[in-house]
Amino acid sequence: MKYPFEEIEIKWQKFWDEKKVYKTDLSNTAKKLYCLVMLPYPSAAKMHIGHWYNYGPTDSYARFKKLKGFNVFEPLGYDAFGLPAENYAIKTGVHPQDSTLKNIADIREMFLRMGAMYDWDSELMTCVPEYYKWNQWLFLQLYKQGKAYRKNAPVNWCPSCQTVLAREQVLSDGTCERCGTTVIQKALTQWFFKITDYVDELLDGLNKIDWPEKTKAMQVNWIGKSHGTEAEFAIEGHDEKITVFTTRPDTLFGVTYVVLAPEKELVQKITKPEFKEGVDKYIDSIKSLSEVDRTSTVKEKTGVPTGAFAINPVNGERVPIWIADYVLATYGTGYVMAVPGHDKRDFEFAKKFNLPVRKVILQAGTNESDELKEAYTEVGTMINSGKYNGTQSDIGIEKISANLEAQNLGRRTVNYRLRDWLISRQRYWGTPIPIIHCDKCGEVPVPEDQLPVLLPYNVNFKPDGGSPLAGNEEFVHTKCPKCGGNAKRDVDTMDTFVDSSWYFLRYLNPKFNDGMFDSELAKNWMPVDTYVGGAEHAVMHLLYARFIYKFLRDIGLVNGDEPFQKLIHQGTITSQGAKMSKSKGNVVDPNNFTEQYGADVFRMYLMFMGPYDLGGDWSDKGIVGVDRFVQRTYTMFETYKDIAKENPSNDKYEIGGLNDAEKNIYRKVNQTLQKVDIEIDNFRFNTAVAALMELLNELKGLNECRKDLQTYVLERFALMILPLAPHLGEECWNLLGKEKTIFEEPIWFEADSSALTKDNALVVVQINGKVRAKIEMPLDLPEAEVKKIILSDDKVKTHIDGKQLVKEIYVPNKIYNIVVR
RNA sequence: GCCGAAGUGGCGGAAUUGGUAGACGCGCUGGACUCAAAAUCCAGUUUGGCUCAAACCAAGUGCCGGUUCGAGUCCGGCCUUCGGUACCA
Repeated sequence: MKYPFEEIEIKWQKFWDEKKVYKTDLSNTAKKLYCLVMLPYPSAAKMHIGHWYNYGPTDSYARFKKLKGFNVFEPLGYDAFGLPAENYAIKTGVHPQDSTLKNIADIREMFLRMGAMYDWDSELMTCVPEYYKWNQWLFLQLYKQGKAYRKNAPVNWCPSCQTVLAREQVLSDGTCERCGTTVIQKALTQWFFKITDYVDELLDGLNKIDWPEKTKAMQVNWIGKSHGTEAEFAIEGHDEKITVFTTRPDTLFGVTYVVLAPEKELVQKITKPEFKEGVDKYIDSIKSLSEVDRTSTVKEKTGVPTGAFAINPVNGERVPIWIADYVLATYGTGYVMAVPGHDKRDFEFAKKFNLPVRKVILQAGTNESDELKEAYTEVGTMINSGKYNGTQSDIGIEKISANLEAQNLGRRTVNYRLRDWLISRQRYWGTPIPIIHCDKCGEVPVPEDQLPVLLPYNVNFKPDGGSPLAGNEEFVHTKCPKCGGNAKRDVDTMDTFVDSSWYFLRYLNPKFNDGMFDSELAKNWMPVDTYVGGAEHAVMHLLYARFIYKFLRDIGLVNGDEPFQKLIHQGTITSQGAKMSKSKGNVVDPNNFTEQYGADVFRMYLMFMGPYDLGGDWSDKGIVGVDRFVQRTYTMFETYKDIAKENPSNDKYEIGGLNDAEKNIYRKVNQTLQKVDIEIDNFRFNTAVAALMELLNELKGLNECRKDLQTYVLERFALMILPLAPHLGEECWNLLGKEKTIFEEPIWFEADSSALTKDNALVVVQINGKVRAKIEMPLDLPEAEVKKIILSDDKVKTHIDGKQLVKEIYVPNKIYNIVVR
C-alpha cells in the first residue's frame, strides 16, 4: 500500500498536540539544550522553500537531541514589527496589525504541517504591548547609563523606506538592505545605542564561541580595530590643532600635505578668504553626490586647497592643507596626514594635483634616487627622516610614537570602524521610543511605571517625509512627567533589530509580567546551545544581540558573556541561479511538493540535497528518490506489522551466535546507528539520509534473520528515521506494535561496539602506488604473514617478477605498498 | 583590491589523521512483470583502449609545479564561481 501521508501526518500531529509532547519542563536543567532558530518575519509573501530549508532540518536536529535524552527547548516566534507590513499597508490600505496577525496564523499553520516540535506555549510575537513594553524598558536602562543618547549626525536615509538606517543596514553598494534603493546622507538628530562601549569585548568574545570562522571574521572586520598613533599638526596662524590618526607614524617625515574631510567645521575656520569660493563650491558639489559615488574607489579623487598651512610636528615643516572627499568625517579624526610616497590614495591624489612625493622608506634592493612609480607601503629602511635614518620602519613606528608622546605632540591610540547603533526609525510599525520632549525640562524619559507607551492603532502611515506618529495628536500631546507641563512624545519608533536582540530570553516565559524576562530561567537556560539562521545577519542581528546580552549581564539580568554558544548557518536555496523573490517570479511554493509527497518526504529531500550550510540551486529532480525510499520503508514496516509484540528483541546479540546473513545485518545496523548519530549531531543530514538508504538496501536479507533480530533491526531503523521524517518514524514505531510512542518516552539506541569490528581485513596491495590487488585475510595478521600471502598472489607476482623490492610500507589491515625498481 | 568558502561522473553530491576516488540518490541503458503503459523489482552505468565477454591496461577530483611509497586531501603559483568588504588613513 502506498504510504498514505495525508492521513498519517494529521494523525500524529493531532496526537503530539493532544499529549503536549513538546512542552519543555524548564525547571529541569540537568541536560538542558536550548535549540534556537532565527524567528521568521511574517511577511505577506507565503513561506517559500528557503523557510522549510531553515526550519525543517533544524527541527530534525532538535528532535534527534531529544531522543538522545536532552531536555530540548525549541521555541518559535514572529518578528512581527517592520517595514514590509507597513509598506503593504500603504499599498493596500490593510492595517499592518491586521495583515501581520493574518500572516502569523498562516505561518503557524505551515509549521504545524511541517511537523515541527516547537513548544507552542512559548510562542511570542514582537508587535504586542506585552513584548514591546520591554523594548522600551530596555531603552530606559540604556538611557540611564548614557548608553542610549541622541545626537545630530550625518545619517543614512533611505528615500524609499522614508527612514534612517543603521550603518549595518546599508549594503556595500550603498543601497538599502531592505528595498535596494540607493541610500543618501542627511544630517539629523537621532537616537543611538552605544554599542561602541562594548567594542573590545565584542571582539574578544568571539574567541569563546563556536561560530563559523567566516562569521567571526566578518564581525572582526566590521568592528575594524586598528592600532595607531595620533599626531598633532599646528595650524599656521590658529590656536587650534589638527589631530590626525595614522597607523604609519614612521612615515611622518614624508608628509607633504594634510587633508580634512570637507564636512568638518574646522574647514570653515581655517580657509583663507581667497580660497573660500573654491572651498564652498567644492563642498556643494560633494553634497549632491550619493554615498555610492562618493565612496566609489574607481572614481578619481577630487579636492581643493584651503590656502592654510599646517606644521609637521616631527620636523617643523610647513605643508598645505587641502580638503578632499577621500577623507571620511566619520572615521578616525576626520583629518589625515598625506604621505604620497607610502600610501596608495595619497600617491594618486598627489600625482593628480602635482603635490610633492617624498620617499622616506627605502625598499630593500632599491636605490634612494630611484623614482617611485607607485606608493611603497611595506616595511623598509627609513631615509630622509632626520635622526631616524637607517632605522627599520617597523621599529620606527614605536620610536616616533614614543617621541611624540614625550613631547606631548601625540599619543598611541586605537581606532574602530564600528559606530554606534542608530535605532530611530521614522516609521509607524515599531516600538515607540519612551521619551517625552518638554520645552522646559528637555528630554525626559517616560517613568517605568507608565510603560508601555502604546502604539496607537489609528494613524496615517502614508509617507510624507516625517514620522507617521507625529500626525496622531492624541499620541503626541502629553504631560511632562517632570514638571507636569505640556510636552510632546518622541514620534520615532525603534529599529526592529532591537526586538530581535533579546527575544530568545523572552521565550522562556513570554507571559512574564514582572520584568523584561524571567531572569532566573535565563540564568539556567542561557546561553542558547545551538543557534541556526542565515549568514546575512552576521554583522547586524548577531552583533546587536551580543551587545544587548552583555548590557543585560551588566545590569544583573543574565549570567555569562555570550548569548549564542554554537552558531550554524543554513545555506541559501536559490532558484534559477538567483535569490527567490516575487519580483523575479522565481519563488517555488513548497505546497506543490507537500501536497504531492507529504511533509516528511519534502523535509528529507531538502536535507538530502547536499551539505546544509551550502544551500544550492533548487531542483526537484531527486525528490522521487526520497519518495521511493519512504515508500519502501513504509512497505517494509507493514510487512513486519506487530513483530515487536510477538518477538521482542534482545538489547544485544553475540556476533558469534549469528548466521552470516544475520551477522551482516547486525553489523550494518550498528554501523548505521553510529554514523547517523555523528552526522545529525553535526548538521550533516545528507549523509545521515544516505546511510539510512544504504541500510534499507541491506535489509533485503532481513527475512533470513531470526524474528527477534528482525525486531531489533526494525526498532533501530524506525528510531533513526524518526528525527528526519517524524510522522513516518512514529508510524513505523507504531506498526511494530509498540504501546508507547517515541516522543512520549524518548529513547535512543547506542551502537553495539562489538558489532563494529570485522572478521576479515581487505588488504589493498599497491605496487609503486598503484592498486594491483585486494586480498581478504584474517584481521590483525602479523606483518610477516601478510607479506607471505601477498607475495604468493598471482597478480602481485606478475608485477614484481624480475624486479627488485626497494621498500615496503604496511598499514595494518589496510594497505600494503611495495616499491619495486 | 582585500578577506572567506568552493571547484570531484550526464546531474545533486560521498570520501577519519594523506591510504581502494565516485558512497547514496537522480538520470540513462538493458531485463522482469503487463495485452500495453505507469508503478514496482533486478542488473549495468567515470572516461578511453582491448575484448564476444570477463580479465586486463591507461587516464582521471579547475590549471601548472612540488613534497611523499602513496595526494581530492599537504605546500607553492595561477584560473573560475559564490559570499563578505571596500578610499578605514
